[in-house]
Amino acid sequence: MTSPQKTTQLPKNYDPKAVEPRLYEFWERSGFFHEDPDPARPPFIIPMPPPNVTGRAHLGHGSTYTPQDVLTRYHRMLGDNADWLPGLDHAAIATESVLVRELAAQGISRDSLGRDGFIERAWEWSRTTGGTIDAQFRTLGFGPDWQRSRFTMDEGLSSAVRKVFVALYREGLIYRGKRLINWDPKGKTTVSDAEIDHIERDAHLWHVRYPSKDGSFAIEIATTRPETMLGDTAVAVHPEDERYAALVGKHVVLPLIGREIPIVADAAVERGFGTGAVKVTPAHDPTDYEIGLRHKLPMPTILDSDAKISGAEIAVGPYAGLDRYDARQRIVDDLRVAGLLIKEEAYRHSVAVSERSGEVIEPLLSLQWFVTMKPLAEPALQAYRDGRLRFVPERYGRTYEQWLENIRDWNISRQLWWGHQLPVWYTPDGDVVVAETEDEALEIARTRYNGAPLTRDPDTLDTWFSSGLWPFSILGWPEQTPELQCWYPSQVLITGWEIIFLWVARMVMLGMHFLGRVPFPTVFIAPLVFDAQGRKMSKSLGNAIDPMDLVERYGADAFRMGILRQMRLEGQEIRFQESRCEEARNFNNKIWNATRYVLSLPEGLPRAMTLPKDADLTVADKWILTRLHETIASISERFDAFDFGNAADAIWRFVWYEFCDWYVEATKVPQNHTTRAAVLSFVWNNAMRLLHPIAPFISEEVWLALPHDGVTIMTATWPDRLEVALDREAATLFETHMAATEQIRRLKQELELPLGSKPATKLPGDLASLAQLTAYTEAAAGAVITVDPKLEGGIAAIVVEAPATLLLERYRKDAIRLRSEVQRSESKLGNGDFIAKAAPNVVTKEREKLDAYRNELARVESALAAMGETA
RNA sequence: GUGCGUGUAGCUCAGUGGGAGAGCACCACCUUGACACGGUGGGGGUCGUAGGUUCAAUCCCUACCACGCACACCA
Repeated sequence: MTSPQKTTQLPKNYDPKAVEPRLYEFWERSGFFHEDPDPARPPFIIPMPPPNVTGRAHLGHGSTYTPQDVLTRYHRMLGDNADWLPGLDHAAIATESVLVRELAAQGISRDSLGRDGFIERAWEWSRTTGGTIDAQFRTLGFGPDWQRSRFTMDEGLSSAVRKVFVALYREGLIYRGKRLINWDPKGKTTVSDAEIDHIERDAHLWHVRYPSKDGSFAIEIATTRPETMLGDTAVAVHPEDERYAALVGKHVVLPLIGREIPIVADAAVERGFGTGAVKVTPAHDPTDYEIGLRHKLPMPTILDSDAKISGAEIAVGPYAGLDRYDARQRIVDDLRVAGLLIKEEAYRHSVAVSERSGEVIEPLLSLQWFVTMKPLAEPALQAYRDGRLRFVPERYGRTYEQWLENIRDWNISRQLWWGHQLPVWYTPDGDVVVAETEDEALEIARTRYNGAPLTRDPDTLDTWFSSGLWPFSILGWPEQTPELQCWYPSQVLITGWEIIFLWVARMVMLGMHFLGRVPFPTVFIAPLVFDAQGRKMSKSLGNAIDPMDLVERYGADAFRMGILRQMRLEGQEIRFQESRCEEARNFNNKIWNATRYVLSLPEGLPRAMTLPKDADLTVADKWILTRLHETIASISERFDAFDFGNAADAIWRFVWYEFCDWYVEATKVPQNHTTRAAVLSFVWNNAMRLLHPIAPFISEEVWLALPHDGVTIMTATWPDRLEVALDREAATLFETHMAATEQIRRLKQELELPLGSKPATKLPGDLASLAQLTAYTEAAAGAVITVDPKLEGGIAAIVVEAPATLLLERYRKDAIRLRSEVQRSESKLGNGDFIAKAAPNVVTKEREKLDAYRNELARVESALAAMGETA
């Protein structure tokens, strides 16, 4: 143990850089983060949302991962079988697009490398950059069980992916079909509905005339996408629209192309919008696709994978090969020349954009793989409705419910190379073979298709397919491992609301389908982090803050504390203020210096952490112990309720405003010397344990320097409030004295009384002796202060004897304030309805308040009268 | 369009059916046995607007305004 002599030499300022890396290394080397399944203890498992393998820490990790670390540390101290299971996600699209860009910078194209070469590069890249975020997490003090870290592309998880795919296929829940999908022309791949943003953009609405062949009539349509008219196969109007009723069933000629198309009636058309008539391009618009299905219309595709006009399926005139936007301009021009463009108006509407690439999504009819979602969604909905799955805050549950109720089939095939290749093979005749391994596929081909040669489907699976298995695949499923038996389901999942659909809902559906139980009973949705103006942090805006910079400036503890104190239970966002980290650094410095004080007591600290007998404790001792008791209860409750902001505030208040500002000061007066060493070290040791989940480093450093049991605070027991005596009566007495002291100090400064440190000699009974126990017994020279401790709520009446001129103004102000309070209170108590209808204790309290005000007013008025003032 | 959230001190945000709060910023004072990354005190708000319920509303209800978010097939 560190001796007081040595610790007095501690530097005045706490330096996290000298502490944090050393302690983290100690913890990891000692295996404190590691845990094995133990059925004898309650499990507390959090599956970490796997960050992208090539990702870097950002502030969002602060709000979503710090709580996971906090809860894991808290539950470990509670003695639970606590483990935080980390890992990395291969992040198919994100990784592949970044790698393609990097390669391009070196003059290498994806295709020139070939599939195997590209994948080899991707692996190499993952291995070299994949450690970055893990190292950053260590810097932040995050302590997951690194030995159990998994990667979505590692062999175990990949085989789980294949198993799930094959199982769902054989159950008929995975199918291949030609459907309208979302095509990202930049990323050259499909994306799922959940990966699309709708963004408002300025555009145009063009009115175009579609004439009949014989010129006897024409119909005018409105469109934002004239280029898709090349693929029109109908014009639709509302069935009850009288303007067009006579035209339904007739044909018009597609301008510029000359193809005849029918006019159909469909309820999807809004009569009030545009002209009430709409062109129908089934292969390139979701609504039109539905109309096309209902009317059995042809569905020619006119755009290729580059979003260029293609005449492969139908004649597209001179526009073949043009980019979609060039074609739009050309067609508008040509329509104008042909006299068929009636009107062009400015129009603002929302456009579907790929979340990842920002490219405008092109709806395309394409042969892809899908998961039938309805049968999977039903149990996931049921689990939410009957309470087996709950969200904190609750409102996110309704979001989840709404999405599952309207769920559509999930397009899972991607035209990427980096990912899990579909376990699907085709025979030359187009027969489909689905198998977990190539050997199995060949075996099927041999027995069922006469040994036909097989070609593997080149597509890979949506990243979220493998992450959807995360809560059980990381535990070794499908093997019945001890981990799976003890740790599934886990206890809580913590993430941001932006991936409730992409990830959370899918984990619930797949977990329930394959293991029969929800993967976690509780989902805590942490707030997202924005800048102080509420804008999203981004590189392009230049407002992004790198958490590593904050750690560099303030330390990891300060970063964690700074961000947690900005979290509110119902909040959906944090407007991040760096000043909060600075405050937290100051807080740590406060802790450091309080520790220097404790360690430098001349009498030294007791070797063991024991308290003096109750009878020997002073009022100040009883007060701080009572507050410790209450703070333990408060922090525990708040951690249990995911209320990290208030938990952090509670320890903050206790440490700074109660322990440092009042108790430490109280220990400086001689009357407190006999018990102070024991109480200071006991309370400070407990405070460090309460702080540890939030600020792991400084709490460990201080705890190790104090009397303690064990080798690390990480496995110390969570403070038990029942071991700390609660004496509310003594505490309230001390708090009354605190309030009185504050009033005395206020008077001293307001009245500009000369400073004096003479003890107040005329304090009545209890308070006189109590005042001896604090360092704040300062009475101003020449002033006599009396305090009435009997008043409710710590309100103390104070009479100061001082030069009359100084007092006069003060008393006048007091009299004004008190008269208004008395008046307010009297009118309230004079109201018969108030007496009759208000709760009795409220009335009693009001009477007591009135008495107190009257007494104080009487005192002030008699003082004024004595000075010759009349009321 | 539908749903959700938010509007309280200059800033960021707590909070409560019965006397408006914190931190930062600001002002003044203070080196007092740990801490100036400190201590003490102070100024500052018609609790978005308008109604309603209630003995009593910043808090509950309704409408409106402003901002944010999610969902949605108005081309």
